[in-house]
Amino acid sequence: MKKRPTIGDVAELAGVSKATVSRVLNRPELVDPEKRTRIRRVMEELDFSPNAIARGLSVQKTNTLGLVIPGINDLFFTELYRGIERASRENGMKVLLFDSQHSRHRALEGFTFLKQHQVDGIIFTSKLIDEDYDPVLQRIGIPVVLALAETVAKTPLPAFKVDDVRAVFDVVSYLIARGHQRIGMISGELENDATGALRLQGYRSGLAHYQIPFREEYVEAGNYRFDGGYAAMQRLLERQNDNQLTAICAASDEMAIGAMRCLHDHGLKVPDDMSVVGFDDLSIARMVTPALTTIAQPFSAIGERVVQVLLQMIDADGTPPPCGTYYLPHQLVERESVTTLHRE
Amino acid sequence: MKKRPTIGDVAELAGVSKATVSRVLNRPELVDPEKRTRIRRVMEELDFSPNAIARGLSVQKTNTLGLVIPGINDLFFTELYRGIERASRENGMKVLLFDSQHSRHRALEGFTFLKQHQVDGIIFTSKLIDEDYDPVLQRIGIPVVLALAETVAKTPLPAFKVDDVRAVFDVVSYLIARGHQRIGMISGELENDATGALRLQGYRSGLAHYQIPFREEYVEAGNYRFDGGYAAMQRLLERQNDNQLTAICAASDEMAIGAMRCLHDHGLKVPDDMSVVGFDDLSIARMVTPALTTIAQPFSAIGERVVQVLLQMIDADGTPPPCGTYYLPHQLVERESVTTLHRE
DNA sequence: TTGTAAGCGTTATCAT
DNA sequence: ATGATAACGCTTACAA
Repeated sequence: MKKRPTIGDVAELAGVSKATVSRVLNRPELVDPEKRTRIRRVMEELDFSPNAIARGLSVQKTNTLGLVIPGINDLFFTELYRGIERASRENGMKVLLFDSQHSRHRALEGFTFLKQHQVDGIIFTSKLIDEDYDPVLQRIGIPVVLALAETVAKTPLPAFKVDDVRAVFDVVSYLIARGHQRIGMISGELENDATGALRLQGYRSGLAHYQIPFREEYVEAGNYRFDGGYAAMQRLLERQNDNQLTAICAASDEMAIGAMRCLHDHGLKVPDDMSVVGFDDLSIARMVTPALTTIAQPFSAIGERVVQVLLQMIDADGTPPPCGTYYLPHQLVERESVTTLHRE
Repeated sequence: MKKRPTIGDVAELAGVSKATVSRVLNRPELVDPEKRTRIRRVMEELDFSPNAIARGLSVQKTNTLGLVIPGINDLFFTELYRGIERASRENGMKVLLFDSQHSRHRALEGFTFLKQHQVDGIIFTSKLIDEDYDPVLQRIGIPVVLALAETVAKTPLPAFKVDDVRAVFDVVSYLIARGHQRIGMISGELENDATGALRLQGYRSGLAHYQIPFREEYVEAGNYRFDGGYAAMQRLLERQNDNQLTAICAASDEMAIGAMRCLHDHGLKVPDDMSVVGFDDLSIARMVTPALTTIAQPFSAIGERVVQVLLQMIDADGTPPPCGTYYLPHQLVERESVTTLHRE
């Protein structure tokens, strides 16, 4: 495997200087048309392609955004990625992915990794961003923005997400409007999960708003995955006696679907015997039967906003970053998993 | 935002040369223990982290693998990615992602992109790899291996995948063993889809093996997605008269699930009125009800093999690459979407 | 064990 | 419009 041609080889063969070759790459209009085409022909001939690494070193800019995600297998991630990827591409940016595998430690490593790779900005997604991240966040020296998360750490950061509290509040309202009173919740995990806490809070405030007492035995936690939802539903069911639940809201689509499966295995029909609503509106929400009524997160929009702002931060000299949490509108999408109850 | 410290800054502050600092980074054992810790302390203090770009330029190696995929939203991709990411990490490699968005043109761009970024090797996934790719493949000068695909182009390449023909053959056998005779197929697209063609061929050869005549009206094509499966099933159903199908095999899980939904909408029960089997064994296969019987592809294993071989090719001087198609074992996983028919 | 200096492939500054 | 030449931050002979 022979060495790859460099700008120098092209220059030599074309009988010009490296500078000129570099110019046809970056500012073609500055070079004599005739010479320009000649040089281009030589490039073709040599199958030359510029070394992005070397360029990065020279210009001190990689045109790359780093993305730290909790896990590539979380279905919602691919939805988010689309928006990010598109917006990045439209702005001439690449994106470098780092999967933290739901580990705080790995996430920290991710920052180091991305920093070493000189990314111009970082998009960070995580269930909980707390003081543990402050040291890195302070020292990183690279703009960071949060997607689908907000920070409880000291370091202020721009964050783009849905209003989780409000979203679940809306779900509860919706359910109540359809005659439900005994509404359960399958929440996120109880610890290290800011998002989960918010959604649970939305549930409580929804109930409170309609003067329905909160009952501990109506909520169970899960890990956002199918099995977690299944298990949580199982526990909920086992605890039932005369006071049957008529509806469940889950903190994720996957858990909602797990819950539906659990109900099915107990001979219960959704939505006739139990209504279920999810959270996310992943592609699978419409694939299951009954199709899942759920809260849609504007993943694409979030992705786009996030890179927009990051780009601004990157070439903002001095102007302070727009820290704070920005809520993008969620939407309840009605499908088939909720029934309206007749007053008895 | 102040400039980031370099190896030079560390050297100066520690009162040593850049070379020594570099050594503690790469060959710590070569430097005096005392000096070593002193230098490390300075690094801490300065919050120094080495510039991977510069290093890459210098050593002419980026320790990065490029991955070209058809679409990030294809669920099977995340499964494949896991294997690749893990194997890469274990071997000290990073992976750079490029989404071709199902476009041949974009895929070609991807090669250029990855080449410019000096990746050490490329993993390529695509439904069809034909002569159009030959020019780039020939000139690229970087080891390339195929995952979940094989080539019909001139350029020989190592490829790792399941034996698609055999896999669908096995499905048909399985169905026949359960008393099915009128078996339909929802295949991949008819053009630009080598994988789809193979699976269809598996269907035909399965039928042939059991002396069941192939009937054109029993097969419909789809785009591998839910909607495609739904539409294909719809067409199949509309064409039915007295000769009812009793089973369907689909070229993907998503299409199988789409088909199931279509059947449901027509008041048909799976598996009682119609058996359905998928292909892939994505996580959603077990989330739907009835859970989908399907062919499991060993995504992780494929991912691992692929990087293994790529790594070998990367530091093989002279030894020719192990071109050819390697089949990894698939497996039929039985769930709930197939019934066994009683002889009438 | 350590330092000097050349080199990696670009871009950028400054002449010309 | 073009060419020298010095960065960019790191590694690596080679010398000491």
